[in-house]
Amino acid sequence: MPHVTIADIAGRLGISTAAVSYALNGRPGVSATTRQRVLDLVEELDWTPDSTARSLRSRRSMAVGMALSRDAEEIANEPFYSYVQAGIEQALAARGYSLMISRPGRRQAAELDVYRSWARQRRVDGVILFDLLADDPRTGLLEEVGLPFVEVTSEAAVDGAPRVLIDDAADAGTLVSHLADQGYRSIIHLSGPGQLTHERLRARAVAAVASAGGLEVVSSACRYTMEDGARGFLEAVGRVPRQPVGVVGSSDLLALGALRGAGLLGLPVPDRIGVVSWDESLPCRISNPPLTSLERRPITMGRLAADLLLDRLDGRARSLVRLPASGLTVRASSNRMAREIS
Amino acid sequence: MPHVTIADIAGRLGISTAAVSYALNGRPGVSATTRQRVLDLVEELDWTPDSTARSLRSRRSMAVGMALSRDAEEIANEPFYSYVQAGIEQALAARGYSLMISRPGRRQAAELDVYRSWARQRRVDGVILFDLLADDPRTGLLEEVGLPFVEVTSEAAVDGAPRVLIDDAADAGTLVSHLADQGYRSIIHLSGPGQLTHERLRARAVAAVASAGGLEVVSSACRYTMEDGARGFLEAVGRVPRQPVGVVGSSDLLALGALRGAGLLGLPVPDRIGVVSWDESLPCRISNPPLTSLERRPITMGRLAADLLLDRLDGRARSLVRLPASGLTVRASSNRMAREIS
DNA sequence: TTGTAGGCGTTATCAG
DNA sequence: CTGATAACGCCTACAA
Repeated sequence: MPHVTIADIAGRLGISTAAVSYALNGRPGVSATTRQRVLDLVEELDWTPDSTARSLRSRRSMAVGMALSRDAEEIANEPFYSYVQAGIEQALAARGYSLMISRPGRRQAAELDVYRSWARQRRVDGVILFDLLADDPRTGLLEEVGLPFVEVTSEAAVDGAPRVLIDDAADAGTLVSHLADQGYRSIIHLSGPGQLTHERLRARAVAAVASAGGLEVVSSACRYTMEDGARGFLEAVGRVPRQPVGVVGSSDLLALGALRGAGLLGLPVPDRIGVVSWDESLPCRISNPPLTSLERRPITMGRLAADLLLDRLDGRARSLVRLPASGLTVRASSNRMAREIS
Repeated sequence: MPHVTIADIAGRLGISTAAVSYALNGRPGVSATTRQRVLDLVEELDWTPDSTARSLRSRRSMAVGMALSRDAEEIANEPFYSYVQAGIEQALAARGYSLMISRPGRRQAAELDVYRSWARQRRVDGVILFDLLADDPRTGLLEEVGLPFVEVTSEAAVDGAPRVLIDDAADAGTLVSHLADQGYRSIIHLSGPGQLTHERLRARAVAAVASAGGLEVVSSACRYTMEDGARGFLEAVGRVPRQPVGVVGSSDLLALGALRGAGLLGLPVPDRIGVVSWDESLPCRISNPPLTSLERRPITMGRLAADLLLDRLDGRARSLVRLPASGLTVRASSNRMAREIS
């Protein structure tokens, strides 16, 4: 008996497949005793609905897609995406959905092709978008091909797709205030690529908070690599007027780059240069000195995004879910006052 | 026109759906001109086969599953799995398959449930297994439920499932010889959990190579955490007779733990203690001192495993694919002779 | 309360 | 060489 079907069950019980289906789906139209007999036999034969048949019928694949469009190196070095994946999968599994992962690589067009193909083949019921760009071509495409999606973003658009809202402005405040408290008198912000909406927002927020606190700010847009972080730091450090200088790295790699840059110049950390990272990671914990980092909640982000998407697929529309602001783990890289670190 | 089907195409062309299907699948039974008309219209209407319908008919989901059963923390800190995923996805995409990821967490039973559910729902056509255990319950279950699988392992079984064979013995030789060349006179092997077949094999291989070279060996089985690596090192270092001591960490975290342990004891690295890591990672590159690491090819591993599985699904049986031995990146943590590092 | 009869979109069988 | 037609397994009007 390779695969049990409802026809088998109906046959054994001498009833119709419709009765079996009603019984299984808890619908009226079948007597309590029949229902129980069906359920018992299902249990005994260990029947599970065939997802392909069910999908064909219901027009639902019961799968959600996520395309990772950075290159393998970058994804592997950022625990962020791995945690997000864990959160998504956790939420999906709880509701019977599966997670489909694609890695189209850097090319924008390749990622769009993935969505097109998913939509036309009906392979996924919806997708989750990260790292939104200004005038992101993905949202338009997804609407065009009719693939529902949610965004994880720090841009609170009034209308548009449902979104998990990251409070990057509050996080910017946390980071800059900490640096100010530690006595740093200028701020360097090593931000990521400027096409990313959250990087623009972060840059604006860092600048706003810093100048509100009387600190001068120099910004430098970098690619997310340690090398570029070091380069950005070396460039920026010549342009800041007052030391000690606090550096905000928009990713752990950028913060590590700043650390390296400070080392090259022989500038002591945290005395003259303080460094904080927007992301937590193992490298942050083991670097020398260890890096003060934001505790974002990537697993929660993934979970919220997946739940939001599934709610939307179920017709329960929620347009926005707010992720609480991140905490801060203070480590030696910015602990200029040498307070005890608990 | 929400979704184009072959019925639409047949209707427009005034032919049967069978003719369309033949034309599309390149089968005989349709004239060249009809075929061309079909192909043209398919192009024009931008038709793609509906994967759910095709799956129902063909009994193939065109998806491959991978269950990550370590906990989120561990997966996120190991770039290894991320690279493997990239390799798998790359190979699958090239052949029209999708990758389904599940994260059942640590519990063995949960992972088995995932496979059971995948098999009964026909959600995936096969799965890829990593981190095999002695008497691994997964292989038996998968055979029982009829889900094809391939293993990525260093155990070269004569029969059994198709496998990608990792040459852990050769890699052990590379690591230990390097340490011997650098003048280390005893070896500590911080190995991973002993249920893992590859860890057993590594332990045997390290011991064999070391004693062949006249080096004494002390082994300590650890969980894959930095803390446990440090603990294992501290325990073992008291039991080795001769310094300088070379430490082989079976993962980057264990090697980092050894580094920390050496730091706690004030033992200079690489002078008295040399450390090498079985895995490459960003933490290895930025640790202090940077860690000598094996360059395994996780992307290639994933690619080979996926291709092997797909070949098996296509009936093209290959039982074994060998992954070439890894190279070694020498860094300061074991560079006792202070040769220039290029 | 139950059974019959489609249909979801594709592909394979089997007549013409 | 072509074209109905019947599955694949499930669900749901509708009829009995």
